[in-house]
Amino acid sequence: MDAKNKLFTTGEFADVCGVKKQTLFHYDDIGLLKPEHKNENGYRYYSVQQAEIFSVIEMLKEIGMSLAEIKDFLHFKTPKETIELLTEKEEMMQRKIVKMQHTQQIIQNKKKQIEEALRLNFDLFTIEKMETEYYVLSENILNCSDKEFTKSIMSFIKYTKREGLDFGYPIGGLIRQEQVEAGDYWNYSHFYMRMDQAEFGEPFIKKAGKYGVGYHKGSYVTIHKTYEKLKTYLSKVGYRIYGDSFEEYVIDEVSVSGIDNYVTKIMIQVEKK
Amino acid sequence: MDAKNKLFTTGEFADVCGVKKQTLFHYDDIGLLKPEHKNENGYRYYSVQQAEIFSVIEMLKEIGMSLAEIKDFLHFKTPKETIELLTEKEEMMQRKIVKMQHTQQIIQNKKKQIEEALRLNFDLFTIEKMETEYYVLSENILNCSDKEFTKSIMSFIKYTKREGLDFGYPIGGLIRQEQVEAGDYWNYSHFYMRMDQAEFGEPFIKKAGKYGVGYHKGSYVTIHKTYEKLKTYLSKVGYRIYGDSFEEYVIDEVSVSGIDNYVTKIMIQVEKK
DNA sequence: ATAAAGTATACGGTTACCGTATAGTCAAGA
DNA sequence: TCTTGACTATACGGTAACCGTATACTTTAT
Repeated sequence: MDAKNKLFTTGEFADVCGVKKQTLFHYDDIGLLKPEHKNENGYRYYSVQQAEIFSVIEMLKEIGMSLAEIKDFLHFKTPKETIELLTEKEEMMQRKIVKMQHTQQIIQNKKKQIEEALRLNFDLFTIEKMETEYYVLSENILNCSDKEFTKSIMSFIKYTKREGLDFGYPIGGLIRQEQVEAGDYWNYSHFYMRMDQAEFGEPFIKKAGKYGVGYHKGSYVTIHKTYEKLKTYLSKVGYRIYGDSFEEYVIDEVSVSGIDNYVTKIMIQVEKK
Repeated sequence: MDAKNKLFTTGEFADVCGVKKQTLFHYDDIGLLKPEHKNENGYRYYSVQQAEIFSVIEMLKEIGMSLAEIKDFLHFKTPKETIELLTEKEEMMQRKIVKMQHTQQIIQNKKKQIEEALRLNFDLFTIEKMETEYYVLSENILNCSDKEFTKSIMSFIKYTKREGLDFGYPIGGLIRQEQVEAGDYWNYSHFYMRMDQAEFGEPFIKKAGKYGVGYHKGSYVTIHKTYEKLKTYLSKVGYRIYGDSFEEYVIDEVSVSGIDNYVTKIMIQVEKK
């Protein structure tokens, strides 16, 4: 298909390719795609085949190559090299697709969280039946120093990102039953992050069962008050603490602005007295 | 999880987020992500929650929002708006994923084409049994003028792109049996593009059967010689033309450079005399 | 022949950063 | 307490892949 050597003007070619003329000027300037012919007045004329070359350029761009790389590739290629490059890029795209699907998952989880938060009454304490949940845990940080604390949370965040374990759930804090009972509410034993399935190694399991649930509004420094109120509530309705406490933000900077609007959800496993 | 209001320095925070400090400076400059605290010497300190905000920013970036848009979004949001935006972006990502999968398909086809070209002997004429293939056809361009020709090929290319029918196959040219028999080798009746399945509307079907296959090397202006040789070959082996001619580039600018290396494949359906 | 439509060059601007230079600051050990 | 090395800040310039606009020239259609 040479098609009578029919040539397109810059405007026509830009239209066919779905880009601005500027883009073609640019590609000409950098030597990526020079028109098949240039007349004595500098007018550019492109061939049908060049439209196919343009598609290839677009494709290579889409898979993340710079124009310079594409230029090199189009100039110094053997069929073998071409196949190698295409194979490599095909794999790259697969990884990119998987990453995007992961991001979709995260978006869905964020949406669920926000929707849940909208339905809640933050002023109520309740006893709730909860399903089993799976968590990734950080290293032990009980009684650790500020410096260790910082190091731990850093490596925990990096770890979850590296291993693709971040599904858009907030970082949670686990407080041991002993600490809660002793009123030592700022002494976390682990950070945790929820996973969608038990798809990873040996997840920590938050057991199904009854949980006392309360919400703390505003800054963290006054959380002890909410804990005390929750304890009072639990005795009143005839329950006692029967496990560790799980804390996580349900509303944070992502959904609202200002620390006074933060809401921390507290969940403690309980049993009937 | 307020985590004792523990704060990260710029370097630590950059490490956690997996970016350069420069990026954080930039985000501070444009007001996208200001550190939770700045001391009297201008030192920046970031909180754990801001790491989560950073993830959200990264995500929104990945789905194609500019930093300015992200900033607006993070500042003027209600939960409802957030959900709407996330829903919209989720759909956008889905479309992007589909497009990337389409591109993967194209890459695979290009690879197949190149591999096939490597196996071929371009100097041989052959009779080959071919399977049914499905094509999209352009409008009729028999006996059309240069201007009409240009218009047709433009709208055909745009059409295939718009409808997602471009699977990385070259544009082909269909020449009617009458033209071939009359030696009118430059008078195409249609452009065509191969499709992988008969997945679209009413595809044109290239029938399964025996085809005389030849390759023309170099510029199109001498293709009549190859046609004549092919005709001679056909009579010699006892076949006669029994259908239209299909022409397409098997090697073009994408795989090699220089018009002299172009190879056009000619396929004409034949029958035993 | 003339006007409308198209084309070319040039220059500046944009986004989301990266690099480097220079200068100030912090934190740990001697 | 002082010093040293690691870290931090600002500033300025540069990059890629274009987009917009101004000005001047060509082509083509009537």
